[in-house]
Order: sequence, then C-alpha cells, then structure tokens
Amino acid sequence: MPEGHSVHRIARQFRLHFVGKRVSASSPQGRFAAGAAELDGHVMTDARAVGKQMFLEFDHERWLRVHLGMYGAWDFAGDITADATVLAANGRMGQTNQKGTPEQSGTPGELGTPGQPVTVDAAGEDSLHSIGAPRVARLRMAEQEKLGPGADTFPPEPIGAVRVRLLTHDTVADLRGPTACEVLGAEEVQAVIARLGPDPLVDPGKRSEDRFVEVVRKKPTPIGLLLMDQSVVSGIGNVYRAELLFRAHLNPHTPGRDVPEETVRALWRDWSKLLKLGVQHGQMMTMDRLGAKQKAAALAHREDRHWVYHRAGLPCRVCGTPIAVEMAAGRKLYWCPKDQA
DNA sequence: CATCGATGTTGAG
DNA sequence: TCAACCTCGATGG
Repeated sequence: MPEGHSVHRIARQFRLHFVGKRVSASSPQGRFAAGAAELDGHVMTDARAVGKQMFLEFDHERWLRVHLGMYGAWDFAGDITADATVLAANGRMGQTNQKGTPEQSGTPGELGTPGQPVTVDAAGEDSLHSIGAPRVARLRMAEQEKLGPGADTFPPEPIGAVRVRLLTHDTVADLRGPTACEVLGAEEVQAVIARLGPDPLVDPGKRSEDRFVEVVRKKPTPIGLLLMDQSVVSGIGNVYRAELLFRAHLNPHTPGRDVPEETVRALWRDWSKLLKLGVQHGQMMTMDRLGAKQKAAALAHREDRHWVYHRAGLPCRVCGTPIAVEMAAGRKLYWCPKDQA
C-alpha cells in the first residue's frame, strides 16, 4: 500500500527509536523464525529507505529487507513520539506520548525483556485522570498513520499475525503482511538497490534527474507505465502516478521517447517535490497548489485529496470533464481526457 | 456478517 | 495476463 513517502517515514521512525539500541527479534507468527534468530540480540546500526523498500542494518553486517507490498504495515509501540500534525489531521490524538524523546535515549547494549511484560507508569505525569486509559502509545505506519488502541503494558501483546517483532528496552515494532521480509548480506542489499531506479531523497541532484530522463526518453513504453516501473524511478505508486501525470498535463499513453525533455525533467522535479512534501506531512500532498481553505479540506477528507486519483466519472477539478479510468498493467489509471489530451 | 477492493510485486503460464 | 500473497476499511444486506 505505501508509496515512497510512507517508507521513508517508517525508516525515520526506526532511526529515531531503534538505531543504536540492542534488539530482541522474534517471529510471533512463526513464518520468520529463522530470520529473526539471525538478528536476535544484535544492535541496529542503520535504517534506510530506497523507493518502497526498507533496509535495517545490524551490527553483524546483516540487513533486514522489508517491502510492505499491498497491505503490509508496521505497528510501533512504547516510547515513540508520534507526529502531532498527522495525528491531529486524523482527529485522534489519544494518549500520544508528547515527551519529545531525544534521539539518543537508548542505551546500546541493554536488551529488551520479551518474556516479562511490565506495567508502564505514566512517567512524570499525573495518572489520576487516566485510570483505565492505555498508557503505551501505539502507532500504525502503513500508507496512513494512525494511533492504535493503545496498551497498558510494555511490551504489548502482538495483534494479528506478526511476522517480525523487533523489541528494544523501550520500543517495539511489529511487522505484518509484508510482501518481502528477508535477511541479507551487504552485497545482496547492494544488488537489490542496483536494480532500482533513482529515489530523489536518496540520490538528490542532477545525476539522478539525467538518468531518469535518459531512460524515459529512449523507451516506446507509455509514460503511464514507466512512472510505475521501479527500475526507472523509485517510490512512485498508483496514486502519485495519476497525480504527477495530471500536474504535468501529460497524456498517460504518450510513449516515453515522445515526451519532451523539459516535460520529463519537470516530472522528476515534481516527484522530488511531492515526495519531500509527503515525508514532511506524513501523507500525500498532491494538491499543494490549492488555497488554504481547500488545503484544509484536502487534509481532513481523503476523498478531497487528489486531482484525479479515484475520481472516475467525477468532474475534473479544473475543466469539469468526467475523469476517465482504464486498466493499465492491472492497475487503475485515472486521468482527465481534456486537460491531459 | 459477508464481500469487495486497494496506495504492490512476483512468478507461473 | 493473471492468480497469489494475506490485511483491513468500506460497503451492502
């Protein structure tokens, strides 16, 4: 489900609350028992996102590669600091931990205690008003971010089929429903990354733009398919594709080699901009050209958030022409037949 | 409560 | 080109 911006957000969450800490790894569901055993007891040393893929590095040169696919998600709980902007937008501030945990709060070397859940005190807060209320924040990070039901003990019981649980002394991350989850060596990680097109946040600068332009401009493949090809450019999914093409006034069927070079460059720069914006806000912001009032509506209601995505048959926000939808490589492609003629 | 569809990728045919 | 993967919110009865 998540497109590139979500995966970058998740990697950041790991950098903030896991990197530098010793991790207890397990597979409550059982399907990743061997992989978890290989990571168990090691210190997480890095967390990186490339496109929709995430790589977690451990201190014995082993990496966990995770791809969330269609419905994968990470559930974070414990001493995590949620993004107030996003949670406010979702209208569920709940029991968010607002302590502002510093990045280096963890003590490397201290092991989590999976077998012995302990009741967590609302540290430094008066608990009289919160009797019966969950004290451990739970944050689900997939395509959307939202607070979960919370918990009274740390670590909380895994909910659902948890493929991997990564536990530190004060934080926990549960992975469910991923397309890919495997332990790799550094060389294998490099091989995976080498097969991916440029990611504007990983490879900023002109070299990446040139690479993207060069590849697109030599292919007969429709631009609507090229934007979804992770070997051409990383991180774009079905929503960003539709929105980028609309913003470029570009017909999705145009062969890559027929798209004017300046338009291809504009596409790359717009993707860079939307990706940064998405990471910043924790959700897709494809209608940044709007005024403040419309922007607020877009933040509050998902259905008001896009120019063309998921708007088949509805009037184009610019010209009123009904938005068209067609299947392209098994995915729904939305576009305005007039503004993207 | 059953069913459907989804922001993705892989591999079979 | 299509099913499988395996999750969950939206929708309908």
